[in-house]
Amino acid sequence: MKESKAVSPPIDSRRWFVDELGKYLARKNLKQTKQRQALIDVFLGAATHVSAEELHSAARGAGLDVGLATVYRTLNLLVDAKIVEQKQFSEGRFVYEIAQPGGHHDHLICLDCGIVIEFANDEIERLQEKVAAAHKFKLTSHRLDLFGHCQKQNCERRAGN
Amino acid sequence: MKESKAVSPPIDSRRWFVDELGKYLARKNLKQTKQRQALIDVFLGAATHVSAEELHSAARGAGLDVGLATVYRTLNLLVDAKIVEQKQFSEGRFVYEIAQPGGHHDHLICLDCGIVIEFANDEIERLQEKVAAAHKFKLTSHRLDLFGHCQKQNCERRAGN
DNA sequence: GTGAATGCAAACATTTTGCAGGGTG
DNA sequence: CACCCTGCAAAATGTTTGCATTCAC
Repeated sequence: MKESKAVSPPIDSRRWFVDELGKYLARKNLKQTKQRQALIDVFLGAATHVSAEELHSAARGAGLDVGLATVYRTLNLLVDAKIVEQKQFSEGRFVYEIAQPGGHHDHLICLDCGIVIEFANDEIERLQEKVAAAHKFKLTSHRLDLFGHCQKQNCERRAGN
Repeated sequence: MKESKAVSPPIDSRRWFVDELGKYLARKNLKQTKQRQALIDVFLGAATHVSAEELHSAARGAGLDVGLATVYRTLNLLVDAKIVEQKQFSEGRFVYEIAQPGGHHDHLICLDCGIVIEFANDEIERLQEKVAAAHKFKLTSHRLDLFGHCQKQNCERRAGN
């Protein structure tokens, strides 16, 4: 149910996603199964950030009889394959998002309604590299989450988040 | 066991900590108990980032017979009082750090040895505000964690992390 | 047919909560 | 002496794992 914007939406990333997964499965001698295919379809059709539980009920709702364990196993597989990223905005549970072929982005999260806006800022990234270099670190990844309150009129209404 | 540096260490923050806690307890009509006092002493003497479990065994090791539930309750109280901050570097468990009276800082984490270096960068903070403003967000907090590999010779040895 | 994948339930790890008894202001 | 705090054990939560069965290649 959550919206997301400000970074190019994954319109043509479906092909990329399926290709990468195929390559990964082949490389690891793993198999293409009905459940994996279906979960991927559900995932691609779902919101930008989904939890395992949400993916599970979405799949069930779509008529697929899949176990929660399989959802977790599939998500972990996709993370291993580096085509999905595991995030944690609200404490206590992971959400997953489809990795963007090229770019990295960070998140701006509304504490009231839970909306997650993605953004990218090269200048910040550059400064991060500078900080890392100053401490003799080789940077491999980072996480930048900004928390605050959005100014939407319909905000705060969604108390569920 | 983890080291930490690059931001002024909490040398004189003990007074501040105790004062703030006293004020908070008074304001909320809460009580000063042996366990709270002792836990605070252990915390102040411990590493910069401790988990509830670590604090618990440290307390036990120091001869205090305290329950894990009380450790959690006390930590949550300190977080509510805003004199301790809850963080999450490695997934699955929280670590707690004593809030710095004045300043905020971010973290640089070595994926091999687990060392956490604290740093502050005003320029990055400023850019974050700019990003938030561009999306009409009122920023309340943020989280910036840089992950990478430190270049210490004794790194990677500590496989426990 | 071999090995991988699935579903279920049980196991796990971390944090929270209910309750009876003890302590603080 | 009212109310908070504690310890313990049980519950709650989110994720992983063991096992027997089914399925893909």
